[in-house]
Amino acid sequence: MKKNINVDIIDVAIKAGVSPATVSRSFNHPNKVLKSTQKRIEKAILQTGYIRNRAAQAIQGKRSGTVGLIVPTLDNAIFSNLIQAFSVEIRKHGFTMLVATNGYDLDDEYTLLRSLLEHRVEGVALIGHDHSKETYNLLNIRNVPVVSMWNYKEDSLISCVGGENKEAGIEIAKHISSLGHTKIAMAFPNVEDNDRARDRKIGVVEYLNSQGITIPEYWDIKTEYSVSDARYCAEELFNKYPHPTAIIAGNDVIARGIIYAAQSYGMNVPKDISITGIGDFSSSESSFPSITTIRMRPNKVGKKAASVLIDRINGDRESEPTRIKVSVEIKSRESTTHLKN
Amino acid sequence: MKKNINVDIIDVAIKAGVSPATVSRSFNHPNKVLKSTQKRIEKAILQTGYIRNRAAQAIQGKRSGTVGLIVPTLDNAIFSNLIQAFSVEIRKHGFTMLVATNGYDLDDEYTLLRSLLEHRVEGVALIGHDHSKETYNLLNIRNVPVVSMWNYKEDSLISCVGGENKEAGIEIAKHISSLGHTKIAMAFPNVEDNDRARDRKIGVVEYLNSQGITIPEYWDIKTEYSVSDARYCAEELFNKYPHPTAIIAGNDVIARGIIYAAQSYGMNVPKDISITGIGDFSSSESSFPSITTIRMRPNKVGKKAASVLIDRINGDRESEPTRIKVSVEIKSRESTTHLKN
DNA sequence: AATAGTTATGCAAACGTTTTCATTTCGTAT
DNA sequence: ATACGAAATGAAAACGTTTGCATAACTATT
Repeated sequence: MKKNINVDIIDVAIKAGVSPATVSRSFNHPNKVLKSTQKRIEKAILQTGYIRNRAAQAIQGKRSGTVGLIVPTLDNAIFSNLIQAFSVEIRKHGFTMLVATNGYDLDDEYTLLRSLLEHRVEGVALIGHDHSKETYNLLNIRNVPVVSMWNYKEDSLISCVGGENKEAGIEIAKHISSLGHTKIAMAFPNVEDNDRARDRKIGVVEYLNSQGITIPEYWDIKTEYSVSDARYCAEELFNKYPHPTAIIAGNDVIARGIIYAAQSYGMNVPKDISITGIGDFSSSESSFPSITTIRMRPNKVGKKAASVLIDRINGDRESEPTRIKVSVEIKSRESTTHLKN
Repeated sequence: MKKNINVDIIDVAIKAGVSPATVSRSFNHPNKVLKSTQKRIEKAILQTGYIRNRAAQAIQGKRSGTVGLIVPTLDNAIFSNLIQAFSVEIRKHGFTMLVATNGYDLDDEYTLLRSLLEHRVEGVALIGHDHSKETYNLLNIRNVPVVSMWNYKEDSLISCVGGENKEAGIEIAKHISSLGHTKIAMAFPNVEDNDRARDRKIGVVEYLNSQGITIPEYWDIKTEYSVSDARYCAEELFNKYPHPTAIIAGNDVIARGIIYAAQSYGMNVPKDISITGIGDFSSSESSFPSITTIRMRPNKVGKKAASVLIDRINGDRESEPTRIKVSVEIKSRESTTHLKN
């Protein structure tokens, strides 16, 4: 009796003694069908093992019940909280999530977007604001409900929800500066294709400059986004150049790498050197020493972004982009302390 | 000119001066249509901005071009490498991935599976072997191509790809034992609903027993899956009970928490105490001290699982489950050393 | 009891493809 | 030149729903 694969709405209708239209209505407009009829239909569904066919529903041009998510990579702690929160919220509204990863390749992102649209997703979520012209164009032409997650941008082309990375940079610089540090190094990943890192770095530099602090070239570390490379790069600095009293890292992963470098170099963090991250991963709080960082509230961002997207799907798609700024907050922990004199 | 939303295959056909059937064939059986005709069709697609409708394709009952993935949670480093590898591989074969998270709730998993089937996914990937009766039943009745990722099980009901967790437990116990340790503690998460942790623990205990080593109750730590709780639990142990010379943790996250506890307690790892993990997260290698652990090869598992699933989708679904054991390997690093006498 | 207004249901025409079968076109061997 | 098989294309019938319109069954009003 393996052959219930092909039961359709008609079989259910017959079993329940109603027309297919009524069965359909009992799914999509339950209030339009008599309670007693619904009961009979439900019973028939159970008996036949019917599973409705969303493809046949989607073909009507209305609802597909899916939204798409394009993300650079999944195996990155930065995005996982965000995605999880987004996923949970989107599901509460009955959507299923189509996920695609583009490995930071913007051309690939465009291809993926097309692929998602082939599946007639009702909306799309992206990360950040660096997208290709073709991507923006396609979104615009087809008038796709869309939201960009992660960072706020006041003049974004599409709706967005996120913290302001420049603000994050300013806040962390303010913190370090207020602790009396002036000999400050930075460690950031490549900022070319990465507007998040870029804005953070700008915030740090601008604030420090406003305080009369400049960062020499040899204290401006460029590192990969990985604990190991950050560790390596920091060791290079410790070996070759004068030591700063504080290092501002572009994110918590890099900060952790630098802390390991300092520790294996025999320094005490924070007594000998203060080190900060940005982003607040779950592990940053309980590590030793715990990392002073900026919380970007990924859960809040993911959840809010889901709401914005769903509003766009259900409501007016023509209006101005919705832009929601989620405030950042400093988390002062063990990895920083006052400059000793 | 925002209205190319409704261009369909017929519009393209007209533009290209062929029948819709030919356009369809140029997508699905390109070898059955003349090169020159294909060119004209491609041109027409570009001109009209056509994006094919997979829902309409899926309704034929053949291909939907999607596979489903149900995972306990996305914001967990354990799964992210695996999922990423799976995602990349699945995409190479032209599939898009529908992802759903069940938060370790097996009833919810069943609901999600139904939802994925509504979308007519061609196959499904799950994590581990703990699934509800209803889930297994539904998979069986509808004859859904399915693969379980993460851990190998020789008598699994469905195809699976993964390492053997018991073997992992044995290997790590062997390593610690070979270093001369006999005063050994364990720290595992709750093993009730978690077959991975359960098997690892069994492996550890059995091997140690075979060496004449038993672990007293107060050295059998039960901890949450989090750095912070592991740290807390380890500190409890250090405070209240005699100190072991080695601690075997159920995974790298817990190991890290214990290392922090030892460090903040003033102990040197590994001189005063050896600590091991299982699972090898990317951060375990570059942390300080780096963690001795067992590699479960998530990338290999994810990739292999994708292949197995695709084979099942394309091939015979009736045959015995495919079961692939991915070997585990010990990664001896800084967090363990010989027992000093 | 007759009428108007509601509400629940059924009928049948979409929705945008794919695919079988039939037809046309082409190349090649006679 | 003719006939034959192969290759390319077209016509039309599915695929499983949803929904506008029509109808039937109630309720409430007089």
